[in-house]
Amino acid sequence: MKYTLNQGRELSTQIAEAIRIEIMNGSLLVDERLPSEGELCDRFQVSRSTVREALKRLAAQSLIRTQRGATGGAFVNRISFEDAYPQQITTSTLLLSMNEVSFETACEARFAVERACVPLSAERCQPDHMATMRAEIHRQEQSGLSDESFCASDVAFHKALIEGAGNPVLTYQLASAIESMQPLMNMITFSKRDRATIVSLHSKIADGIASGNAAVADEGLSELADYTVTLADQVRQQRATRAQDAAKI
Amino acid sequence: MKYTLNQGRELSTQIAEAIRIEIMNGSLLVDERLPSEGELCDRFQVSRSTVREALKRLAAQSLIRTQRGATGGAFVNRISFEDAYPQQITTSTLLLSMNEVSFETACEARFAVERACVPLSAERCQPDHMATMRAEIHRQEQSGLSDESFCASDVAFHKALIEGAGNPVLTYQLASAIESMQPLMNMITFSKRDRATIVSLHSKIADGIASGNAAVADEGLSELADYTVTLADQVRQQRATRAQDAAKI
DNA sequence: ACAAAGTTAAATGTCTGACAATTAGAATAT
DNA sequence: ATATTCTAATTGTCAGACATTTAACTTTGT
Repeated sequence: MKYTLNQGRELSTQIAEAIRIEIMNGSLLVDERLPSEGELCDRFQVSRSTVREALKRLAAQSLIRTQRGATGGAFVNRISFEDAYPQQITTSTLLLSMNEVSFETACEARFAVERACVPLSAERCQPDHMATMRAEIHRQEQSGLSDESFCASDVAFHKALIEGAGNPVLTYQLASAIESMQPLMNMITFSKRDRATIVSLHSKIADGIASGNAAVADEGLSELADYTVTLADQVRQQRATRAQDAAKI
Repeated sequence: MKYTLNQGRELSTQIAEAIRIEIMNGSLLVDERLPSEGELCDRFQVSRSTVREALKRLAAQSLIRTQRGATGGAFVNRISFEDAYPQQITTSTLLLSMNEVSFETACEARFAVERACVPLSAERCQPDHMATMRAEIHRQEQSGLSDESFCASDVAFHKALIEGAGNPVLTYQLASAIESMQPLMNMITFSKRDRATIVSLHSKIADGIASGNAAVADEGLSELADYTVTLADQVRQQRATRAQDAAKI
């Protein structure tokens, strides 16, 4: 195989891309060893630093892993959800915090997908997930809970709900969506009344799932979606008012 | 700020992680310039190669971009969907092709989310997306179409459907799911009857969306989901039979 | 013969120093 | 004023060295 690199982009980018394609199209199989850094230098006619920068790019995407020692080298990595999660969360969080996506848009997507999980959860939900949901609801009823702990418990509740669907792809996509929204949710101050409303909706959802009644759970989740948007709206209005006041002074 | 790096993991990994955290927690803002490579060497007490490998890791995740020249450097990148798409597709494709996820699981997740899009599409779908769906249906009716072209048109149809929901997050997640399934879909040989069934379901979906009747569209999509699983099953059985035959000889 | 210890070789990880290429801005010439 | 040239800062690339890790091989002791 011969390789000709352009002059435009960085060499390490082009080399990483060439190797990525070999992995994608099956020229390099899972756990197969890539040529050593020295061999890659010869193949692409570049220095070792350049090759290494290319390999680090691939490692950052979990496409390869490296191992030191005599039989070491770079190996095609069997990418797992454990590898993919953190990256997905990083990406989602930044898409949200850098205002590429509005909270409303994220909310709509998140609850649309979560509602899609409900029928599956109602059908399959295991006792341990059900127990987690009940336990988190119980926590949320405690009065001494800080807003942040309340939010964390909220996340735990919804994670258990979607895990009940028993589909790792849905869990992977939704869990990252929910986690990436947490920083924004943490800015909400929950009144006693807010919490009561949320807890009652959580109960409604849990009851629906437990009894295999997807329609009830869906209704609860739908109401919760609306309520979340309302709360977020309040925060935004408060902030706008505060900004105006500050401008006056 | 002082930095103490452990001995366990690679230095470039730790440096990349430290900078990633600074970006995530807001210490480094969008478009802000990172210290130059030389300054990072001083700060972390490592060589330039190590700093560069760390920066390449971050660049591979679109967290930073670099610019050469007098006022150049590494800048915090405002991550966009255009940046995130390809990475998501790479990850999804490999999760699927490396058997970390079964086709059934991927299918279930994909159609669950797609069905979640239907009510939104029925409400908001714009004429251009509608036109795309109609055009792709028309293409799929042509008899001379290769299986691969038929699949490509299928992808285009569904992409238009989900874009009709007008939610970029849903588009981002679903489009990557659909594209990552394409290699497997391409292995299916569609009979004339298969195509007719699919086209009629596509029409049903399009009609439902066009008339704002989400229930009809959802029914069509649901039937399509079942049919897709059936076809995939057939392929798997054929392959199993062929493997048995090969073993006999 | 077998097991423990030491040796070796291959590979990645890190460091140093140099030069090339690019780019904005300052200095200069017209 | 405008165009050109120069300069300095910064990233991109290269070459070579040494450090570290690891598995396999070799030696040695029993």
